[in-house]
Parts: sequence; C-alpha cells; structure tokens
Amino acid sequence: MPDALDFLIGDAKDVARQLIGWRFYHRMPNGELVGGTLSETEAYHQDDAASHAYNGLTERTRVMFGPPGHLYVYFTYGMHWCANIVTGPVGNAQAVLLRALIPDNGIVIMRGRRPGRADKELASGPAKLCQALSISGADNSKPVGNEQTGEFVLLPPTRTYHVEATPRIGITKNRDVLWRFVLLP
DNA sequence: ATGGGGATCGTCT
DNA sequence: GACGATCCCCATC
Repeated sequence: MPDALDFLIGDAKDVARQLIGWRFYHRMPNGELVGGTLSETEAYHQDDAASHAYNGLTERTRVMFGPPGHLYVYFTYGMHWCANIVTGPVGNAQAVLLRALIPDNGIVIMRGRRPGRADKELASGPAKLCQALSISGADNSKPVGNEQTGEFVLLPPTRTYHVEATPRIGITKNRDVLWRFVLLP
C-alpha cells in the first residue's frame, strides 16, 4: 500500500468520513481513468450486526479479514455488485462501502455502461457505481493504489468538503449508528 | 414527487 | 429454504 494511503489502516468509520472528497477511478485497458469524487460512503465493522463479517470468516468475507487497501466486492439481490475498500488493521474485518460518486472523468464511458440515465444518476448508488465503473466479482481482492499505473486509483481531495453523518441505508440491524457519510453541496 | 413491488441468485442456516 | 449493504418501472397523487 502506498504511503499516501496509510490512513486506510484506520477505523472504518473514520476512514469512511475521510474518503468523502477523494477521487476513485477504475482504469480502462487503454489507460483512461473512469470515475470521480466519492460523495457517499458507509462503514461496516466486524462487531456490527449489519456487516457481512459479523458471523466470522467465510469464503465470501475472506477479503474483509485481509490487509486494508483492497477491494471487497460482493453480489446482492441476485443481480447487483457492490464495492468496498477494506480498512483497519489486519485481522480486524472492517470495510467502507462505496455508495456514490460524482463523475469527473470518463463520463462518456459511463453513459455507455448506463444507457438512458441522466449524468447525475450514473453512479448515485452502490450498484450503479459498480455498473458505471465496470466493477464485478472479478475485481474482488484487487489492491487500490495511487500510482499512475494501477488498475484502481485513489487520489486525494483537491479541497476541503463538508460531510454529514446519517444512518446507513437498506439494513435492518444496527440502524441507529451514524456510519453513513454524505458530501454536502 | 412519491411509493409499492418485481427481478433474481449467491450465501448462510 | 429464506433473505438480502439494490435498482428500476409503473401507478398514483
């Protein structure tokens, strides 16, 4: 993991807040970066009934128990992929779900992958984000870097942002904690 | 603008 | 065998 991404070793709810405003990209085979500014994240902990890691290590959650800075990609509702960045110290299964981003590069590619959608809807949900960036199970466990060459790229914010904390979306357990973070306009 | 329901299958009990 | 860390369409207001 590059030094600039050392903060991913931190606690998931701290990292989830920090990640708002960072720019996340999936590189095309031709080198083009497709993605934008992260605008919505959620933190998931090992001791968190809403987390896939709550019931311990399974084949699906193996990556969450591994080193930070890697993608945990899962399949849900029989048709959707969702992507997390693993955080926290090794062995302490934590991850940050990437729920939305504001496209700022490769927008034409994203429109092609999500035909008929308005630009603001290209990556405005966790499964939409994976569609727009072409992330699937084949990308599970891949590392996130900040190099010019990596397949998944995380670049620091270009300015400071205001962030709001809210309850997480779509869960039935542990609904009271404010572990969803949203970029304020 | 808002709300209800269907699609669809891997994962875990 | 039940249930999702969801999205989209369609009905109704």
